[in-house]
Amino acid sequence: MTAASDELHGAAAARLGDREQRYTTNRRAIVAALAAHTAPVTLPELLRTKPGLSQSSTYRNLATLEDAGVVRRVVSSGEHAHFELAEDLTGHHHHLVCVDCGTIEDVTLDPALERSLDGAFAAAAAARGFELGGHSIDIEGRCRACRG
Amino acid sequence: MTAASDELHGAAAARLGDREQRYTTNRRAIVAALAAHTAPVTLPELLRTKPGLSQSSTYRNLATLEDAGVVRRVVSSGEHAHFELAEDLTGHHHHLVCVDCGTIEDVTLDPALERSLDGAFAAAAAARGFELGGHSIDIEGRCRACRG
DNA sequence: TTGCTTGCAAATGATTTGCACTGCT
DNA sequence: AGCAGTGCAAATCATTTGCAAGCAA
Repeated sequence: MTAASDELHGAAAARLGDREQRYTTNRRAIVAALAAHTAPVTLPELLRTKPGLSQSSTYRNLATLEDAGVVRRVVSSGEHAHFELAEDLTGHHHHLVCVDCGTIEDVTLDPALERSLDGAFAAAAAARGFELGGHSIDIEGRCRACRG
Repeated sequence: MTAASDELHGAAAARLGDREQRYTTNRRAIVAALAAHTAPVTLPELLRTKPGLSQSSTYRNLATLEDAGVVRRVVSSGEHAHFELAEDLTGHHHHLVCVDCGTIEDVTLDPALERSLDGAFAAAAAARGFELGGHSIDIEGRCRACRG
């Protein structure tokens, strides 16, 4: 196990601990599987990656981890939800989504551009009485495989 | 009926006609209801707005209209999908989403900023072998009502 | 007549939950 | 002992689909 993964598991354990919840073997396996991917993962993919996990408990653990701020649920147009580690554990990024097959890849934008966006978003939110939170960008396209 | 709405219904009829489908009363009612809102609408809201529409037919009509490029399905974290008119009928915009109640409002960004984004997205897509399509941005926050 | 539409009822399928059991602490 | 976590099976619920009847070209 690398230092980076020590840090990740430590953070996950701490966030669960704050809520009187345990960092069990199954939860650790889920976090490890999410960390091993560079893109959001569906539940079936997760179960395939870590055989032995039960479907219902994995759904429950993902919900628990989401509540604790370790995992983020990514909604997509496909049939399954996708899951990834929370942004503050992996860094701010966005998604490149294939409109044909639903594949998702992570993308990072130039920090200067992100700053411009934050400014524009703050203005838009303020104008409507919203308290600004984060933002997420989906870039839509067709992946190499689907372009044929 | 205004000139703008004539144009809208004409475009909808044309796109359905291209696919050998009819612009029926029900479909016209759906399009009119979507046009009457400035934000994406859920199916229950649609049925409330236009009593008499049946649930299954409305789902089917929304799918038909989506295929024809008249309607766009907006996925959200809530329990219902949201629907809005296709972008080329209403203009390019993004969404301000309340993380507590799921309310969505439309937002437009400065055209210069959109151009910067397009450039960055084109580069990101090209680097990964994607053919670039559109993009959608969700600005997350808490609406006035949920801030209490 | 031909075939798109419609509405009802029934099916589908991802996600959630009830419950009894296991295992930390 | 006490309570969080687990897995199985059953329930939930938005959305989809089969089917028979209605309607437009």
